[in-house]
Amino acid sequence: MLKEELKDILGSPRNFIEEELEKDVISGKVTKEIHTRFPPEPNGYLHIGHAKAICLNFGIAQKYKGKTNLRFDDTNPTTEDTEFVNAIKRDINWLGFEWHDTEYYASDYFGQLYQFAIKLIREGLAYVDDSSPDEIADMKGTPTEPGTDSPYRSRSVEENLRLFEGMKNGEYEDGSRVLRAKVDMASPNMHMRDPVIYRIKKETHHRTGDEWCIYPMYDFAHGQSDSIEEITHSLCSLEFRHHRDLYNWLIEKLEIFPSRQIEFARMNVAYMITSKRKLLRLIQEGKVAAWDDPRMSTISGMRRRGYPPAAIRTFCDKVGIAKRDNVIDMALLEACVREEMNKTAARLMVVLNPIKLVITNYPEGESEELTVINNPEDESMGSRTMPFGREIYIERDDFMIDPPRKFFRLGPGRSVRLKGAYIIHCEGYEQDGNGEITQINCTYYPDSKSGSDTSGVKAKGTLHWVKMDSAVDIQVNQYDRLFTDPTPDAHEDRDLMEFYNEESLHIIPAAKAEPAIVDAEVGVGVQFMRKGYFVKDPDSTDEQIVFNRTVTLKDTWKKLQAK
RNA sequence: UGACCCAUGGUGUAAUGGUAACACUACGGUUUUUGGUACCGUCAUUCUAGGUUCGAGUCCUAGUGGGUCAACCA
Repeated sequence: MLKEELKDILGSPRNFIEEELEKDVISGKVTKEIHTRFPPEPNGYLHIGHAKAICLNFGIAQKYKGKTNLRFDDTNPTTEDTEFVNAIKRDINWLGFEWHDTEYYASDYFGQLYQFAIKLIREGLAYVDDSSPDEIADMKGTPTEPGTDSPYRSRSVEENLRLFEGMKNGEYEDGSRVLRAKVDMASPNMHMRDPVIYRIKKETHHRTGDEWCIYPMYDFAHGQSDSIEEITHSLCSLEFRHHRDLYNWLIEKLEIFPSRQIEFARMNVAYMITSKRKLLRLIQEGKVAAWDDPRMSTISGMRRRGYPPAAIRTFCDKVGIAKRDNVIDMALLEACVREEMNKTAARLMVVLNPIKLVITNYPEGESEELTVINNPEDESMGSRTMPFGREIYIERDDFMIDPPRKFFRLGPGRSVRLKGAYIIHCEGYEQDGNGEITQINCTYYPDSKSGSDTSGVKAKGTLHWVKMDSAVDIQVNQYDRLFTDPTPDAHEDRDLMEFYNEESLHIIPAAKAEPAIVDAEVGVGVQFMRKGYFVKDPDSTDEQIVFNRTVTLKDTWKKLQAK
């Protein structure tokens, strides 16, 4: 049935997970529709690594016409909170995915999980252990030495049943007893040495309140939730490889739906960190403003930075899926962002570091409205008008007193095109006592107007500009990588913060923007011509417009200069 | 000094026993009213050593290197 439905898809280019999945379909091992899940723990914000897992799980389900559940793995009331549930849901939706049905919670299965535990006890496959955490750890042995049996390992089924019920009824203190699966204390796999599957925690859960005072451990919740939801393929990162033996053991002993766990290598991106604890440290030590600081690797941070969701999806797709350690070049992420924004971002002119330019032969007091195209890559985005007049701002970097041959911009005696306006010729400049250039003087060719140029004058360079008296002052936040080292948390002998990039944020208090800037919307990326892609920050007000730099444009001149 | 996983250009991923492909980066070049975009070109004897085979990046063995595992976290 399923095989028939998928016959057009099977055999198309695929990663190793899709390959395994297709084998399962073709062999008849999986007969229902493909069902994946994304299982975040609601104890923090989602980051770029989660984005990859989301794209993988939802992407595979889409490809094979299946479904993806969103399931909150909320089995530890100590750290979890509804605040995170809402943030996670918003981030997934923003990335462009919709989960099947309503969202699920592992905590919805506490009753069923309890019954699973009873079944295990009844079959002599689980026991209540009164040992202390330290004692249990000692008896585990080491990876090279087998463990030893707990003195409580041979308790009778009846006693175990009674004690476990007592645990549930709150008769014992936190940490005084646990329920352990009886597997194999000599297994080379540490996770099979009678893992703890239930512990006592007299704490209020974000959803079940005080209904329970025992909570299942990951190994007795995750896989079982997969089975309950009939997840066909449970995709997780490599470090869960050792849990798979237990995952399968429990499916067999509990006789539940045989979900299949497949592990892949988690993604590392150069100059980014994804550890929740370390991300939190950045906030606590004041290195960044919050979880959604545009420098953060969080999804909310990337949103505020202006990364389009489509670019993040493309990125995750291009990174691929495999099992080896990897460090992805940030340039790939930025290439995806530029590719997307080049197609979609409206162009605006903003002078970041302004210098006054006077067009001496342009009549004083006069002005005109010039029509400028919004996006050369997309005609349907139309055009706008820009005021032009005698006094304008240009970029300080676009003028040199004694420019080299290859400098295609302005200098004494040189000509350039003002984008969408006229060609101007530099006649001179003025300096103050410190040698600082205060003004550039030019003449313009009235017959060189953009679109109807009959001047015959050639200009190699084109500059962006803004008319002085109609310029809008905006704050521009220029962001750079957060760290100076590609793997800042991989140095055993060095602290992460030693690699903090002190220049990761540079604020320009008053850049000069063309009037159309006031129409920009939060979350809709624009291109500041010749400068980069930017997005309006949600903290903007009518009095103070703030833009965040998403990514610069590629700059081959800068490269040339460096040589 | 155990078990398990991994090893292909600078980076990431492909090649499913038949002579290394794609993307990003870098470097050259063409086009350009964004030094952007687009387009063209250049950059690898697949960790090492044996073996199987007419043929090995792919299969086998050993070695080397890297990673994971001993939370009442997930």
